[in-house]
Amino acid sequence: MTQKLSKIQFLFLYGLALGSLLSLMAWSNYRFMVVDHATELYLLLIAGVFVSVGIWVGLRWSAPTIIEKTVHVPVPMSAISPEPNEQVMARLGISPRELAVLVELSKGQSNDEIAGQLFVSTNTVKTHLANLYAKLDVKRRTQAIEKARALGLV
Amino acid sequence: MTQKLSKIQFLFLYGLALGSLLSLMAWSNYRFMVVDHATELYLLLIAGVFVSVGIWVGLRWSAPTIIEKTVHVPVPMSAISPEPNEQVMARLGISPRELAVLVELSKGQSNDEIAGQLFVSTNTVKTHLANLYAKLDVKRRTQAIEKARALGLV
DNA sequence: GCAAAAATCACCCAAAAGAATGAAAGCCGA
DNA sequence: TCGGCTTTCATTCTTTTGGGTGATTTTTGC
Repeated sequence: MTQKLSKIQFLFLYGLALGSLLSLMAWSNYRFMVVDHATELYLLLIAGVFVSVGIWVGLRWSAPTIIEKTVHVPVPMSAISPEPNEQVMARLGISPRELAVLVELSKGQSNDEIAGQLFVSTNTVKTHLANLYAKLDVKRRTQAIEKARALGLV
Repeated sequence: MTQKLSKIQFLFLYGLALGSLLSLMAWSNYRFMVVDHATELYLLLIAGVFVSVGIWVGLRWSAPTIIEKTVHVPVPMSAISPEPNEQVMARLGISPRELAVLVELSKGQSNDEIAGQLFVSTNTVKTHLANLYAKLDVKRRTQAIEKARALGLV
């Protein structure tokens, strides 16, 4: 994906393109008086576009459905983190979004996959990661995973 | 979801409305060759319905985010008896040298650092890693770390 | 309402990691 | 001793990560 368009530009072009394209389509039909089943196909296409947009919007701007699942894990007594998650986050200044990235990260996801999961661009993921590396005082993603585990963050 | 619309959200809906309005106007003109505002509004409504359906479908079919609430049950070390290391190694065909690389890997070491630790070249490390990825059935080093942990290899 | 923090995105460049292939040396059991 | 396995290393090429910088947008807390 070429990442040259800003969000505003994208939105403007989106509205413009959708409108003009479909207008052109209808105009050409009017011009040549084509009367056939193409109309139904157009309607189907339009419906498809709207449904797709709806799906995207729904996923993008809705809070995810959360299913809580309690897992009992036997661990050696020595390995129990003495500090609650939120305390660690506060102490290190890790934001919720950064934590989300960290969680996906420690699942072994690539930057692109994390971006897809969280509905942000790859660049944003990289920014979050860079900030995380600084806050966790590490240099690589693998070290970040290690540290996050050690701190009980994931 | 009764939050106040943010600027971006507003702009997006603006683009959506503009595009659909234009296209539907063109469409209705083609279809009926008349100017009929009631029809346009009606069609706009249909577009809205399609978008809503899309949103519904998106939310309905999206995989729910599963939050695992981990409860650590403290137990003495002796009570934990996973599959012995060597058994897992034999089952997956992991050689001793590969395991050594895997161990260093999960400490967050880079290829160069692992090479230094094990007194081999970086190329050798990369070969071991490639073999490990195949045997562990993963694609990235981060996933390899995950898998190794899950298997109790490290 | 406004300032601060958080979140988002872009672009460039450099470094690291990974994929594919070929190859050589040593060990070990049949 | 022969074939298979392990270990070692190289080369080329592509993809992924990471560093640094600057900017806008969005949320949040007072």
